[in-house]
Amino acid sequence: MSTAEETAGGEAEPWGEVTPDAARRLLLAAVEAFAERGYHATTTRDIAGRAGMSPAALYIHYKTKEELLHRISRIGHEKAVEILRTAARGEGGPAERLADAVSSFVRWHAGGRTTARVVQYELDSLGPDARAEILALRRQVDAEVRGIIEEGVRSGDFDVVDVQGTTLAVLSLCIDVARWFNVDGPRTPEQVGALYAGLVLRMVGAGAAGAQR
Amino acid sequence: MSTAEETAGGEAEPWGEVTPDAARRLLLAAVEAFAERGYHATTTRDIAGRAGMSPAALYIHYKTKEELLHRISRIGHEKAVEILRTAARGEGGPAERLADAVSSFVRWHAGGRTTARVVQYELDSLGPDARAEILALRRQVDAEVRGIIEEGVRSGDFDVVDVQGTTLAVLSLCIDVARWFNVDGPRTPEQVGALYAGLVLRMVGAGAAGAQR
DNA sequence: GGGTGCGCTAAGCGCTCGCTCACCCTTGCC
DNA sequence: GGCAAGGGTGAGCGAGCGCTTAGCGCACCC
Repeated sequence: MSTAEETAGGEAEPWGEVTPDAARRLLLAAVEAFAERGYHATTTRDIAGRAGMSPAALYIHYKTKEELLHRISRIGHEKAVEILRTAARGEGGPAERLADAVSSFVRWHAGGRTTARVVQYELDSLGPDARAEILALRRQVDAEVRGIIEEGVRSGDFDVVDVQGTTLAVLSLCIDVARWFNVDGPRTPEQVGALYAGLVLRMVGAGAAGAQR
Repeated sequence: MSTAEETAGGEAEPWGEVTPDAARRLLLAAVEAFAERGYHATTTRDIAGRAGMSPAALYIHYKTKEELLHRISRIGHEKAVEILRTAARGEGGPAERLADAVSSFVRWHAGGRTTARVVQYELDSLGPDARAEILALRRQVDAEVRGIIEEGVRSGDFDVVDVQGTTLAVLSLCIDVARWFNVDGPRTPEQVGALYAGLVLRMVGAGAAGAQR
């Protein structure tokens, strides 16, 4: 594992950059509420209440409820790109870097499940402009993973016929963790990350390196 | 491929069993609307409008908007269990049956994407009683796939350490197809089914049988 | 051919939504 | 102390929500 270790684990949220304090508390409350009930089922009164404020306070810091979702989605996607980019540019061969990328990406989806849920499943609730901006970030996510797989195929480490399809499947596997992962369940984010890294190495035909531990 | 072929492909919806005709039209309209915008963002006026009826007509056939979602979810989950059960009890060894199960399950999620989206992503919008009923069906889904993998491990066809975790990953991979599959995209449901069947065989260590075509 | 019941509609009830507005504290500068 | 500025509140607006009700048209039956 490389430097992605620190940036991906746990819930050391990236919300520190959001100021002022009241705006950050509102954003955090919105993340929780959106993750629990979904964007459309969440009321502005609920968000303000979780942040310990009156409903009107929300509109001092954000123009609309949608702006909250947009901000959350952009920060989350930027974090996702950063995690994968760090792993992709790490040391070691394609197999090590792919395993690193998958395990840190999975740890982020499992550990920061509330954030990841909003990021991955509420895209359709955004308006056209905001959605287009987020989709550009998603293409970066795809490109990082595809890059590692292409390199592995070129070097002979991987045996993959449909590179784009396999990239899609690998990302899909990681993303869906946000749907089913349960914090009170039997697995830690680290365990799921290790399991998935092994499974993905097998998917790309990385041979013995992909054996499950 | 076995008999699961016919039952899984295309959009030969199972809604034929819903009567009378007006109730079926309303259910179909609800599936479309829920899949497009989500349960909470869909209004009863929208559903009735798509079915060519006035808003009040909905309440002649269904007690509440939630009953519509409940009915859709139950019918969809029963179909999912049926697809996997048919594949699991088919002919051939564990590898053939697992490939069959994955490819038909994926084809159902891709081809019937509107239905599958509602079934897989709107579970949290149900009330406690309805959710409990649906969760029981999900345990059956899990059990069918786990059964095939366990058998493959016993017979030596598969090499899997964490059977439950791998089962979860396989199902997760299939289910997430409903999130990203695009009818206007470059792949047909059959192509995705075949690709995924190969990837899954690799995940369970089924050796040469899992090579991609 | 008049009565009956069913599928459906027009109108609207009570409620909650996203959001606004007039006003109030606290802080800091002169 | 006077006062501007900005973060915050209580009350409430217009709109749209899920759902109800009174009544209408029409196929069917004796």
